[in-house]
Amino acid sequence: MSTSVDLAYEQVRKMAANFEFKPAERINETELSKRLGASRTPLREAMNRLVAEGLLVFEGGRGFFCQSLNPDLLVHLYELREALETSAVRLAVERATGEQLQDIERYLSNIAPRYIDGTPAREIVSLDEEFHLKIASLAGNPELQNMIELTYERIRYVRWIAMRDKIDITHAAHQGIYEAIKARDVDAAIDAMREHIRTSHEEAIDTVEKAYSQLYVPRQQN
Amino acid sequence: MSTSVDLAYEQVRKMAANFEFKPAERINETELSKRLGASRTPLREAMNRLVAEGLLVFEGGRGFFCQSLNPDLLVHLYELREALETSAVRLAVERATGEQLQDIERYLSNIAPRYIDGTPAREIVSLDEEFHLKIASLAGNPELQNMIELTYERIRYVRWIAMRDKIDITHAAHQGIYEAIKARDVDAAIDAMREHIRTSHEEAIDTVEKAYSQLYVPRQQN
DNA sequence: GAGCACGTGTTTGTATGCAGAGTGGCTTCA
DNA sequence: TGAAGCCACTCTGCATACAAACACGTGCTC
Repeated sequence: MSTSVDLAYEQVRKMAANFEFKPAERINETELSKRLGASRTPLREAMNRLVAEGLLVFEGGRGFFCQSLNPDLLVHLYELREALETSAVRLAVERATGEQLQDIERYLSNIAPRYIDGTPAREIVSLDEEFHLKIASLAGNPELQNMIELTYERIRYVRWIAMRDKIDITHAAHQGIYEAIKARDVDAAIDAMREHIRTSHEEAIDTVEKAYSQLYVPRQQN
Repeated sequence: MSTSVDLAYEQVRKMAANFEFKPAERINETELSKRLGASRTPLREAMNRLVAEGLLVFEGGRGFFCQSLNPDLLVHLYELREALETSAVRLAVERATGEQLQDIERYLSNIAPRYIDGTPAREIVSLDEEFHLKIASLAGNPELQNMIELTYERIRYVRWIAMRDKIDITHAAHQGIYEAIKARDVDAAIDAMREHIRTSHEEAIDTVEKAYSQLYVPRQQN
């Protein structure tokens, strides 16, 4: 069964992850509830879940805001991602079945043709996420997987901007991670994953810092 | 400013973390709202946050339930804890200032006398958490710290039961972790933290498995 | 001209009411 | 006697209403 709360949750979550709110923008509950075709009660319940997940911020007496991504937060989220994903890859090496590995291999060769210039950044990011979530699922730990997914949603919009010209490099990195897991080489797999995330991290930081200095400085609350 | 939602959130969070709901028990909103002196609307908003944090479970059409801790979930949460805390300790080695380290040292010697037989398990668990959160705060990453705290809350009740006779061992392990951080030895610090968590993990699993086989099997929903 | 006070319109915070789904017990029938 | 269906009661899901807090613009004062 899908309730009004679930529906609102999914929609607002998508809106937040797809950056349809301006950073640090106050979200008008009445207007949004009208747009979603529900009343404020279920909408607020949904938004409270998103606060706990870090996609929105709540300020008593003022309402809900889009969480703005400053460089510090981005560093923290990438560190979190590294913590979670290196552990996931460690567990994946231990637990992945041959069948699961074959599935990954098929997936990688299926999507290889998409990794060419001209593919939109959003699609590349989405493919990248898909690969990482597949690896995460090999770890056999739904809690870990869930946190990884959440962290992705919080950095996704930066990656849309950052993911340029890096297309073939990403694909090569994924291949490397996969090979290491297949070889059951824990250290190599962890190193490959860490290196891959750090590269992505640096690009993202670059992007945000450029955005901060050149374009637009979101207003900080608190 | 502290709203009704915040108040309800804090109280229900405490109740959940302190195991005042039976595992997998349905929570009666009307009754609980009366008990907390608020109406159902803010209570439901608070409970939705706790769902996102994993302390409660929501089932459409039936309401909110206390999340029950089965052995699988416990394994997953301990793996998560290991992922988060080994990374935290890595960052702590890099970033901790001398002043912060002195603070930890003072803390450790201040609480040393409490680590004796006869101290209630709940207090020992609380001291243990406090130490780990202090280490986590040295990492200088609020997102990481927040996830560590959340993970603690979800396993706390098992630790109350599991934490017996292990009192001096815990204290020794903490000393070891601290020494390694102070010596800026990343590998030693990570190993010490990992070993410490795994010991705790095994005890917790033991406890839950015993509880499952002997005492009480919470009803699984789903 | 700058800053403060006031008032109005807007938005949030929470209580409440009602419809409908869920639950459990009772009856009835095989 | 056991199981299935029905009925009544309870509880959730959501909309709405109202009060209180906030934001902003205007006018007054220094």
